[in-house]
Amino acid sequence: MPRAATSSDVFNAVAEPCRRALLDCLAKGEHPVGTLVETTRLAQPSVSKHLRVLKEVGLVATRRDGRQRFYRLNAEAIRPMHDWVTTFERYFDHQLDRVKDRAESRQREQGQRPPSGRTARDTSNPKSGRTR
Amino acid sequence: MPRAATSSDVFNAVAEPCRRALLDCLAKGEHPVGTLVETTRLAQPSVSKHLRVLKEVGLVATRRDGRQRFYRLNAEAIRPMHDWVTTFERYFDHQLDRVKDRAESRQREQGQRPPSGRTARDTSNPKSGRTR
DNA sequence: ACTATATATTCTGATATGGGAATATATCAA
DNA sequence: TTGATATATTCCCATATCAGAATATATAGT
Repeated sequence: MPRAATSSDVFNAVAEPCRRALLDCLAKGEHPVGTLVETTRLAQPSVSKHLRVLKEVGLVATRRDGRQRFYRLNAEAIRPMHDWVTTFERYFDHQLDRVKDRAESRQREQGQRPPSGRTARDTSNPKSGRTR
Repeated sequence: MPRAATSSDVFNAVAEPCRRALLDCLAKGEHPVGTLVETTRLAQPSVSKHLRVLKEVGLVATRRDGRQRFYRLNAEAIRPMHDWVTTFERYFDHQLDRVKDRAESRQREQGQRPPSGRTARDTSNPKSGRTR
């Protein structure tokens, strides 16, 4: 028995790069298929097929308008994967601080970057580099 | 061209439930293959093969001791996936607070769970891994 | 050297996958 | 209706994937 069907498991659905690309596009907002075809530069049938998979696992939802079909992200469906992945955060280097920072800065709703005075702090110590 | 080889892409390597199970085991510490076979109840060759994939994508590392081979998690390799997934956090319901909480509580380094006051919230994922 | 243990590799077969091409469906416009 | 546009579906094929069985390799103990 091969791995869980790509069309029933979020991990699998997302394992395909094209589908991640599609989700990335949709993260920016709702889009009709045509737009997605353009931005991803994939063949239209390909896009439709990938979107179908994404829809089957609940990662996207659709709305119809005339002959266009708008797709939008349903982020909730990513949560199982998110939960699993974050389980490992504790093993990342210095990840704790960064996770917190990320959350906070986002909560600050796009804060203004502090003046030039920016000494060390933690903007990646020149040494570590590791920030990626 | 099918999706990126399972043995070269973290997303793919992790798309397989058995491999997630193995990673879950290894998150608890280093283990020889035998132990993993027991806990996962998978056939030994299967385990070896899955471990190989995990090793190829850098998710695990090994150490040899006598005839045993110990595997350990290399969480850093999950980071690409982690980064991608967390990109979507902003679209989760009320996720912002929870992300921050998670980070903070962890920073408290396994603190004592706060008093009963703790409503709902972290009930998050009794199910997390184990999609298997 | 011989045997047992721990793990890895190879082979096979059933099944899934994704791309491309062709075609189908739905909707709008004239 | 007819035609054009937007999207979905079907078919075929090359390839990848996984499980299972058999076998290989390495190491330890005697």
